[in-house]
Amino acid sequence: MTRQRRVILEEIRKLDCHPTADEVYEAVRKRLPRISMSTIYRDLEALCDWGKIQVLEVGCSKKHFDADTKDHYHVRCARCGRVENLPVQPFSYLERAFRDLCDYEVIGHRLELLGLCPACQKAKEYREAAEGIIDIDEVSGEEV
Amino acid sequence: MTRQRRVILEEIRKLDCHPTADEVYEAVRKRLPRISMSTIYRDLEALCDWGKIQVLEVGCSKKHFDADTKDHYHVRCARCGRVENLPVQPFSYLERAFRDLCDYEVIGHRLELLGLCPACQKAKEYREAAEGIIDIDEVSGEEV
DNA sequence: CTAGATGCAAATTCTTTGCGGTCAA
DNA sequence: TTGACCGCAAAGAATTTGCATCTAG
Repeated sequence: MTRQRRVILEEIRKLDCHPTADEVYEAVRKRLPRISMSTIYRDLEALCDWGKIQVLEVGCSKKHFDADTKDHYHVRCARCGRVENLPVQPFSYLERAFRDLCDYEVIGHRLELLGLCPACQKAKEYREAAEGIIDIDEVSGEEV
Repeated sequence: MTRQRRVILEEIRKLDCHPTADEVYEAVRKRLPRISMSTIYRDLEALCDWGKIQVLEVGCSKKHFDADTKDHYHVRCARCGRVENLPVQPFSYLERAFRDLCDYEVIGHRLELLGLCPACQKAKEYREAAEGIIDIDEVSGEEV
């Protein structure tokens, strides 16, 4: 456990928002200004191997990292990409239910809710209100 | 609907295995040898926009494409990455269940089973048998 | 002292974009 | 005829790798 790995782990725990590799980089860089992106990636992988963190492959673009290694579900905001935990135990019956419905040997499952976080709900309400009086193209700058 | 789009759609339907962009490319190239990767990507996007196909963001690396646009679940092989359909209607109660458990406005969910496809189950059995007589490193050339 | 970790730069992989030429309505 | 589409090449974004150097044990 080197200095950079310790700092990386601490920052992921502190951020608690399921950061991506570059969000970790930005946070760690404040404490270790000379750290490089490759160290971030290599250490994130090492921390995964040691079971200190886990990777979330939400959506398909960037990987998110989670200091909570217990099995749990997530909600993802469809607009800003924010990821948060859902406070329930995973439903193991889902795996049992599918065991007889396919010829795969089922070894796990992943459930992800998709939604709008509170901030983006507000933004949406604002946009809908604005569309009533302004031309839509004027305000629909953001993508979903 | 141009020639290349028609061929792309036909090949995705024919493949029926949730191909990735480059698998589509390889298949289409047999019929349209001069087609380019950018056309593949652009036409895949257009076909999505028109609701002719849908994208699956399984795991986190490549996108897979599916000619079946009805909402449905998938199993993914943890070893070879193969993706197949699961023959059930999505469980809408999952979204209702989580509505009160988080402050997100829930707009959808994604459930993905993880397992070993029949071919990889066989490979695994073979490997386990082999490990009894050969040094593990000799046979564990494949990655999960 | 030495194996393993780091920083830097360059390479990979997947996907997107700019642009001049082409095709179908 | 003309706007949408195509192929090619180059650009981007995320991640990985090669290598010389450094550092913790």
